[in-house]
Amino acid sequence: MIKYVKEFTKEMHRISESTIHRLSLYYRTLVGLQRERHITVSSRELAKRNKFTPAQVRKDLSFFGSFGTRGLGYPVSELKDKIASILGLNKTWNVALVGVGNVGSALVSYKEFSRQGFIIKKVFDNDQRKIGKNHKGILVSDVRYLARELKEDKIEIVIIAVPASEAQKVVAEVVSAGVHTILNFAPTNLKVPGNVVLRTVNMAMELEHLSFALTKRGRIKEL
Amino acid sequence: MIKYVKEFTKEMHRISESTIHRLSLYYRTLVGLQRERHITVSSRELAKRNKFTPAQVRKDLSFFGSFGTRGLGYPVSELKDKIASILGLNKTWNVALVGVGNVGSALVSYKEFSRQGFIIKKVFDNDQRKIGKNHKGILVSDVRYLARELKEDKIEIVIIAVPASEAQKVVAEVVSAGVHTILNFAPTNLKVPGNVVLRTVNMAMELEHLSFALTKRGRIKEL
DNA sequence: GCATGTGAATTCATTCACAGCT
DNA sequence: AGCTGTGAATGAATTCACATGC
Repeated sequence: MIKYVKEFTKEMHRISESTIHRLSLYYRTLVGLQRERHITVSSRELAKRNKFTPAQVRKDLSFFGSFGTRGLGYPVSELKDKIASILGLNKTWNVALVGVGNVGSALVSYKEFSRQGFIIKKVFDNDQRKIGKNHKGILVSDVRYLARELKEDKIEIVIIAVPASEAQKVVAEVVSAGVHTILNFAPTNLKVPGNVVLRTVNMAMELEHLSFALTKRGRIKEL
Repeated sequence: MIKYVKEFTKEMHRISESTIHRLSLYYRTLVGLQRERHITVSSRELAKRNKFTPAQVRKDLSFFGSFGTRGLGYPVSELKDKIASILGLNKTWNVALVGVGNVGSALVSYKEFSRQGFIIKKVFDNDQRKIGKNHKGILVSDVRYLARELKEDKIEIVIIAVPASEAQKVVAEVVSAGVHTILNFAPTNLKVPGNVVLRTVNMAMELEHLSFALTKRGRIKEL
């Protein structure tokens, strides 16, 4: 049913962050639709469930190919698979986690990761009391051997969940091991070489958005 | 030293998400600069530390007032306070957390929250084994009394960290208690009334960005 | 008739460039 | 001289609107 798929060209560079973000959301919605036994879905429905516009949905998808049928909509299952393949979810990724504190522990047992092919192969810490022990079913390795083991295990993505003060050191090791894809949970601005892709998640910043919204609301009421 | 502060008008509606996001980042940078004993900072320096342009920094700040001195830059301490007040970080917020699983537990002990005035007053769960017990220094309440207790404790922000299947039910309770600001960690699209501000954090989605970047890189190399 | 796919039009965000102040 | 603050210019993202195909 899918008409064609655009070749991946240099244009891929031009796909915006927000398009990728929305593709992730469409993916989730499609998983839900499939569970609800929908066979097809219109851009209108896909938009409604995510509070976007139908045109936005169609435009986003059109960057990657022509997946729908005029008059009918998009085939749920095929579109889901297609987006999975665009996002690289149709394979598994070797992930390592550095830091088994509060956040790290939560991430180890976060089901969504494995469900989407992100396999946490190895966990590192610098705490002697944790090293060599099992932590939620996974052996904790010594962070001193980080670089060596990242290479050995062909790790592709590293998640950093150490205190802010330690994070930059970990980056140096990770980069030296040739891993250039990092997800950072430490609340600090990390410096990375140009060829390294870094994303930082700061949960406090999410609350700050809400706090801004609350503050603004208060102020507007005062008018 | 700060020249003037713009009145908060209906224009506040027009401040974009990304400006708020960057204000959060400036705030962190200013905290760092203060620790490094900087008295003033230029838009150039503020930009460099966050990989933005100086013009972007100045434009962002100009939406809220005129905080700098021509020829000199911005006073670090005052600008920090000013941004704190814009983001609503100059007061404390009463926060409740629903769900003390992996993610919930991590959030309870996440230091950055309290440091920025987000006080977790109460924690809820539906697991009888947890209810009534201390969990990292905080008593776990029964989620059955959620709405009542949110009101009693004047909770302003609710963090949802329950399984996806339970999240929508929690939203209903939260909304019925008159709380209209929610941070959701459940990996699902929640529906909320128009007057409720909802932000969803999905850690798997962050990994998907990286997976896309890796996939794209592979494809581009193939050309 | 219905819904996609996409250029054109529009809206929104960023950057430029310079007047104005210290 | 140095750096802000901001309209004007540019660039990016979104939405419109309609031709196209089922």
